[in-house]
Order: sequence, then structure tokens, then C-alpha cells
Amino acid sequence: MNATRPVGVRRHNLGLVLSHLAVTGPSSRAQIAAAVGLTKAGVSSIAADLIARRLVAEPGRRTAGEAGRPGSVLVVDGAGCAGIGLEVNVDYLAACVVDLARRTRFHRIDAAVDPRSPKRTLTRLAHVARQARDAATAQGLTVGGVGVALPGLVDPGTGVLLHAPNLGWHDVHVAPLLADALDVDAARVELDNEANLAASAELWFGDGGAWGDYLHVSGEIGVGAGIVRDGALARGSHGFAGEVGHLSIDPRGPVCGCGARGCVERYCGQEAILRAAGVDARPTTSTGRPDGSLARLLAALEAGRVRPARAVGRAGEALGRGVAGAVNVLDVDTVVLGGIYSRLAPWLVGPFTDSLRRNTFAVRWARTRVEVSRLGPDAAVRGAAGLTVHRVLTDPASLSPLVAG
Amino acid sequence: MNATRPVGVRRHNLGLVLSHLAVTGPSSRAQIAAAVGLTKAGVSSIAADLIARRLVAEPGRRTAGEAGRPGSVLVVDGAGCAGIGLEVNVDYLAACVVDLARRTRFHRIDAAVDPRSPKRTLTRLAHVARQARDAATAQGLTVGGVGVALPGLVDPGTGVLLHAPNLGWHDVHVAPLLADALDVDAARVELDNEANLAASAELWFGDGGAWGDYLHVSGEIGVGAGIVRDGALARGSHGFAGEVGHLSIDPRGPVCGCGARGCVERYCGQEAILRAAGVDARPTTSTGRPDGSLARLLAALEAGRVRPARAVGRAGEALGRGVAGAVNVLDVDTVVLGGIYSRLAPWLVGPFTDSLRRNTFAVRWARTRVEVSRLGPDAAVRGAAGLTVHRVLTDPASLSPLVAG
DNA sequence: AGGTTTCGTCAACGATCTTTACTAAACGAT
DNA sequence: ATCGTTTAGTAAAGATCGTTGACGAAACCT
Repeated sequence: MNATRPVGVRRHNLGLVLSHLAVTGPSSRAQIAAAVGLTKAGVSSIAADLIARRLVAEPGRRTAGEAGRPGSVLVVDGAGCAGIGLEVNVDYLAACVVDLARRTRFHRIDAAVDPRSPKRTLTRLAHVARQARDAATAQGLTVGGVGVALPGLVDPGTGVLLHAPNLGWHDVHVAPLLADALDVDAARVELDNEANLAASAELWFGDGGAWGDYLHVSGEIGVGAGIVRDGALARGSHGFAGEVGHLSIDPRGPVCGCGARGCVERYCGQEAILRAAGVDARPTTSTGRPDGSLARLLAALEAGRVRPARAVGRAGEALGRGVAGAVNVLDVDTVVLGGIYSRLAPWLVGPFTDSLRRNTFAVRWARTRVEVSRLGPDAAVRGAAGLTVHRVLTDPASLSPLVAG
Repeated sequence: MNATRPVGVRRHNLGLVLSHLAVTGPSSRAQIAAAVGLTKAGVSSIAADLIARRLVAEPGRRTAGEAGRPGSVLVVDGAGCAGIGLEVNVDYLAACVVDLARRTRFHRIDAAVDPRSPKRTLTRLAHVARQARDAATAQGLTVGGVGVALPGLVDPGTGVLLHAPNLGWHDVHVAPLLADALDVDAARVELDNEANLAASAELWFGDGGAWGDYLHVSGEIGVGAGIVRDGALARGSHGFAGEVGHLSIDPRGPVCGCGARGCVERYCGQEAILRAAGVDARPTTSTGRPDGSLARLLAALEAGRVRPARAVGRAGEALGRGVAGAVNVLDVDTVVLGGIYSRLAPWLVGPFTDSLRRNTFAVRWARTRVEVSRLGPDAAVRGAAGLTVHRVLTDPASLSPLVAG
């Protein structure tokens, strides 16, 4: 049931032109034609269609031509459609609105209510989500979909959060609840792991385009990773791929909550690092202010204190051993350090890279690059909004079958 | 440069119908139409095209219909085109010819000349390859391409074997040499790792179709694995994905040739198992007879001796820990034990499965199945031939632009 | 024997991209 | 200032492809 029809060709080429325009920026029809392999006439027809759908705009500017008639510039129309991104974390809730031109139109972080109560937290999340929706409509934007970033295992089919150890939640029906609160189709609410969405955000809003295939490692309370391969997230059969936090790096290591021994998270998770560094880690769930203890760790590191620096270095060494296993299995071009690791990078990257290289089999023929994420802590929310933005950019026909012109 | 044209639709649908026919077996046009989502008229047109290309035959049989006019059965035409598969291993060389109906038309195993001499070994391989080609043409088959299975890292772009530790080879230009010896286009000679090809063979000739996404672990002198995701091999950025043999499972374990410590191969490779079992392992390169020591191990196991059984059980436990890491990263439905592991299965599967489950994070929500390969030791050669068979089945137009009828 | 059901084909049709020719718009040399 | 050159965009014709709908063919059932 995978048959291609002539109309499928149009659908594909609509997405091809629109997403090309999104990554390359303002271009003329002729430039697009040369880049994607269609003829000028073909691009003209497709551009007219996209303009009719209000996904592309023609501001009237012209290319500063070398010789010959200058082209009329086409741009992605940011005023038409937007995606909503939501995030639930141990420390906070967040919401944002991102338009099709990838501009953030709304962004709000909300101190968490007690995460131990899923009901109250989700009620609060629905409230923030409605604020985001209202902000979008007030700016004349059509909401194309909603994405939710969650710190745990999700079932993308049913929209259920199966297991979030750091929240203490299990089997929470997040998607139906939000679909109800926002009055949108449940199929338009997509859930995913925050590590997966942070990795996607890197691709859509960060430097991911230059990294080839990559593994994006997010350090938070837990340690997760997202795998990007051929410009798309590899989610695995059940959406659980990238659980590097529970790779075992020592069969005689401490027992982990997951049942195994010596999991990466026991050495490289935020709490393990804080403990090893001798920085007081108040239980993060009881303080309203996020990152309190992490800020203290950073201050200690910048003050040049020895024990914290050594603790971070040891964590980097351990993380390198774990990630090397993932690299041996995946063969990616690049490993990206995100989350708290991006802030600890000056003290972490050296030991991490050494350890990674020493434990990667094919390193002589495929030296894995190590990069640090430049996206801030809001990578996951933006990635959640990006789910919709990316879907519309690659498949404009998914938004509306046809706009009556 | 990814534009779809109307002719691309035809190309896609040709492959859709032909590969559907290959997996489903003999079907009428109407059955195909209902299954793939095209109309009867569309399938008629495509079938006529495939018959003109001699890729599909219409033997004249009719479906035993319930009611109504019976359909005329279409089958994949095995008499038209075939792929050649070659394999270089420590113990032997092998060659086979597989036709489009997936029947093996020729199969030959050759005792190795001294593998320490790449030149002499490849001369011998070229000789065997010519025998395969001659067998194919003698049966009226057009050779669509050549695949080569090698025990090491290959660069699929240039056709170079980069590094084969167990052969002691490095930087050997295998593809150009064979293309020259067989007088075919170098682009028609594809190299790949034997673990990757064994995994593919499972998909094309074995039970792989029922396993969803899977990791196929091949036990040989080394330990390798192939990853199958969405019905296709995931090769990684450089074709090195699946190197589970060099996952470290103990940071204080023995040093491996790759530089790391405690690699899976040191616990679960053929030589490690033989040593732990107390079975004399003569250097495998000096004996012409393959599998000599493995046969002695199996005899000892079947005789009920304790030490070999315990050794295999321990290897299974260690392998489970390593593979659990891969499963945490990949999230596959199934793990398949192939190579020598399929023969050791009665003593290996239990400890392996227990260890795998204990060390897999998401096991409660996505219980990984464990299966044993039913393909024999010739999985890799058949997979090599399958490269061509699969390419032609999924993209018939790649074979010949158009056959003048 | 006649009705029913399903199969395969044919001709007309609509959708799509390409080809070819043409007009539009800017640059530069004379 | 003018004319030739170059490039951009468009319009019409052409080609390919799958769909639609009608029709004859071939089996089964009553």
C-alpha cells in the first residue's frame, strides 16, 4: 500500500521546494530549480501552489544579479502557520510557538507545581498551552500541531507517557488530555522523549545540518540521547532508541534503579557529578528555582577548585566509555554534547574525547567528531514545536489538502 | 537534487510490484492491485513492462477462485537475471549464483590458499568468480551484479577492504580487481562486511521478514552484527555500524587488539570460547578443513561434558551484556543469533537471554525477542548475491533502462 | 442454462513535469 | 543613449503515467 501516483509526485515536490527554501534561505525560482533538479517552469508551478497555500511569500525583492534579469526572491512565509511546543521537566514547565520561518513567536517558562501530582502538573501545562495557542492566533497564525517533550519513555502511537523515573510518573495519557484542553485533533498532538527532541532541535534550529549523522547526548538528571541519521531522527521500534544513560560500563559498578549495574547515569548524571564534586545537591524537586546546584558547581569550576574539576573530568571519561559503545554500534560522524554537558564543556570535552577515541573500534578510519551544542536549555521545547514545523515544511499537503484560492 | 518526475513514479511502482511479487509469491494482477494500492489497469500496464523486461513470467496457471473468473498467475521470472555472491573468510572462499526467484543456481566452497597473501587469495577468488559467472551464463542468466562478503571494515564507495584483523589484510582494492577479472563495470561490484550481509540474507532468504527491526549477531573468529531497520540494512555513516565485538563490557578486562579493554570478542569470539571450554584450538589458518575445532566443541557439548557447557554459558552471559548495550541504543524488536552461535544455541540461548533482559532498560515495555538463525554458515555469501537480487527486485529499472522488445 | 462474480483490457481523462519558444529585465560595451 | 548579451519567468505543446468507467471473458452457483 505504498503506491505512488502522479499526485504523489506533486506532494513530494511541494515538500522538496519548501524545505529547500527553508534551509537555503531566500532564493529565486531559477536558483531553486538548479538546486533541486527541476525545471524553471516546474518550480514556477509549485511556487504558485505554495503561495496560494500561504506557505511561501514573494516580498518583491530581487536578487543582486551578476548579469541578466534578476530573479524575484521567494521566502518561507512565517505569517501563515506555526507549531506549539510544550515541555514537562522536573524543574519547570515550558511552552513556545515557532512559526514556519523558524522564528520563536512566544516562549514561556513556568515554575513547576509539584511534579509528584501528574494531574495538577498537566492541568497547569494545559493552561500554559492555551496561552501559547492564544498568542499564536493573536498573531494571525494557524496552529498546525502540538509537540510535547517528556523526560521518559513514551508510546508515540497512543500518546501515553509510559515511564518517567525522574518524575515518578507512569502510564499518563498526556496526548488525549492536551488535545481536549486545546480542542485540536488528538492526531495533531505528538509526544516524544526530550532527548530525541533536543537532538531534532539541533538539526532544525542549530548546527545539526553540518554534522552528518550524529548522536546528541543530553545530560540532565538522567542521561539520554537522540540519534539523527540521514537528516531524520531514528527512534527505534518503540521510540526508545538512544538510552545511553543505562549502558553498563562496569559489571561490578553500583546497582542502578533499572536493575543493571554500573549504568552511565550513575557516573555522569547531574546528581552523580554534583556528589562527586562535593557540591550540595538539594533535592531538585523541592526547589522552585531550577539549576540552583548546577550554578554552584559552575561557580566552583570557574573558581578553579580542584575537586569539582576532577569530578567532571572523571564523568567525562566514563561518559566517553559509554558513548564509545553507542558509536561502535551506530557509526555516526559526530557526537554532540548537550544539556548540562554543554555548560560543563570546558572541563568535560578533553577527557570525554580521549576516552571516546580510545574505546572506538573504527576510529582510525572514521574519526568521530565531538561538538558542543550551542542551543540553550530550551532545545527540547523548540524541538517539540519543530515537530510541526518540520512536518509542514517537508509535506505541505499534510496541513490542508487544498486551500481554495 | 531529489526531484521526482513522472518517470520516477513508474520506476517506483515497477519495484513495488516486483518486490511484492517476490515476497508474496505467485499472485494475479487483481490481487497485486488490491495489495499495493494500485488499480487493476495500472498493474496490468506495469506487469506488461516487467514481462517485457523478462523479470516476470506468466506461466499460464490460474488462481483456484472462489467465485468469478480466475486470475492469471504472475511469478518472478527466475530464468532472466541473477546475482553473484563471493566470500573471503579465514577458513575458505565461497561463491554462489542466486537468481531473481531466490533459487541458488550455483554454490561452491573452496579451501583457502594462504590468506596471508592477499594477492594469491584474490587470484583464486577471481578464478572461482569466473566459474560462477560461467555457470550463470550457461544457464541463460544475465549477471546483474556481484557482491563480496569480507571479514572486516570496507569502504563501500571505493571498494577497498580497509582493515581485516583476522585475515591480516589492510587497504586491499578488492572491487576493482574483481571487476577487471569478470569484465564488469566496477560500479556493479559491491563490497560489504560479512556480518552485514549475513543480516541481510536473513531478511531476503530467511525468517527476517517476521522479525521487525532486528540486530543479527554473527559469531565467528570475530563477533560482528548487522542492523536491519525498516526492512533495510543500517550501515552507518561509513558502513562500520554494528561492531558489537568491540563493545567493552569490563573496564578492567583483558586488553584487546583494538586498544580497548574487555571487548566482547575477548569473551565470546570463537577462540575465546574454545579456550575456556578446554578444546584444543589449532591455529585456524593452517588447517584446510574448516570448523575442525568447533566440531570438537560441539561433540564435547553433546557428550554432556560440564566444562564446555559452562564455558558456553558464560560466553552467552557476557554476550548478553554487550548486546544489551546495543539494544539500549537501537531499540530493536528482535536479536538474532547467527554464525557459530546458532550451532551453540542449545547451550547459549538461556544464559544469553537472561543476561540480555537483565541489562536492557526498556525491557518492561519492549521485550526484545531472541531468535536463532536457521540459515547455515553460507548466509554471508547468499547475502552477497542478494545485494544484486534485492536491488533488481526493488528497482528493476536499474538493471536496463529499457529492453527493446 | 442463466445469473453472478471476478478478472483483465481498452479508450478517454486528468494530473504532472519537460521541452521549446517567447517576453521581461538588468548589465555592459560602443 | 542604444544595442547586444545574459538570465528570469511564463505559456503552450508534448510526453508519461495512473485512474476512471465500460466491456468482454471465464469461472462458479443455483
